Amino acid sequence: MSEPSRPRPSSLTVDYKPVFHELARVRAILFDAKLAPHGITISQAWVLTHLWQEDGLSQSKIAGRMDVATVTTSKLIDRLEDHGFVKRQVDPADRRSNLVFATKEGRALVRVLTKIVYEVDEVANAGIDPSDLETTLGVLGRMRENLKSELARS
Amino acid sequence: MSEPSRPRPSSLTVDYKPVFHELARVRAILFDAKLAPHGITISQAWVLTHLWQEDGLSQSKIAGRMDVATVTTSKLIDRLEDHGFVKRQVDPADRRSNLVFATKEGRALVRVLTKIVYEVDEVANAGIDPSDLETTLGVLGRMRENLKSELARS
DNA sequence: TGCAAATGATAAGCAAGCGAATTAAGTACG
DNA sequence: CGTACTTAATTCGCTTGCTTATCATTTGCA
Repeated sequence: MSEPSRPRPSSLTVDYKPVFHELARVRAILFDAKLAPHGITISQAWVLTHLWQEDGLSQSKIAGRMDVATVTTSKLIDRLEDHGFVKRQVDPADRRSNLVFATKEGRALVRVLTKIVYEVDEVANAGIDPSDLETTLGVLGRMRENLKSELARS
Repeated sequence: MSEPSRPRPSSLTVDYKPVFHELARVRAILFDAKLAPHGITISQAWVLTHLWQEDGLSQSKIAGRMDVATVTTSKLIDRLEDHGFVKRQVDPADRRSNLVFATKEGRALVRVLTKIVYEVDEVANAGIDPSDLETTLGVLGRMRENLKSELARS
């Protein structure tokens, strides 16, 4: 059990450390360092990208697109609003709901984010064969779907 | 710039969502659900695996192996100790330092964790070609090293 | 119509990260 | 020897995530 003759590849195969977790953490640290001068964090920035795709989304629609609990977006939007990157507006058609609009400053940050994503990826992808990279991104997408279906099942 | 004729593969290639981040989050949710009956979280459990490899590590050595800040391990060990999975003991050779030892209960949990890692991986890896999986794990390891060197540089 | 159930947002409280500041203990050097 | 620096751990305060509970509104159905 501890030394199978031919171990299935698993997330432990790398070096008995949580690669997925560590990778996400290291990426977040780098992103936040690069975004700090702009007064925003990476999670807040992702909210802006959704508004860039479709402005005036409700908070719960944003939560749905980010696959995060509505309470999480609530606080993200608080901070974005504090810094003037978005504005809440009560939905006239449903007064429980807030529509969220990116301000001009908020929209400008999306361009910054895109640039930073490429910067970070450039560092991360150094020395990696492009076709292996493509394979990897496909695999990661599939894993995410596999795990999300499992969660939905319970 | 926004529509290059042949975009470099990047973390945005998947679907303009933070795959690395989402994958880590979804995995953590599944792990924590499976570990909850044992009274432990996935981050706490990783501490135990390091003690399993070498018992009696100091808190800062644990932090070093986990690549997290010492303050993080401090709190993880608080909770592990509260639940009786580890014991702190002042280092007789350096009274600033705490040596951390896994209890019998703590050691037992490492076996549980290993089983759960395989369970989660089985879900995550469904329908993925084994050789693609191997490629992916190699790529992720390389990315992690690339990013960690970048962080060390600053 | 009227009341129950569902939905959108928030509040409170917890875990896991971080950085900065603090305290205690070791180390090194003039 | 003593002062200055380093190191180990903790405390404080922050962000992001979660769950659970609450409040207001809307919807659905008898």
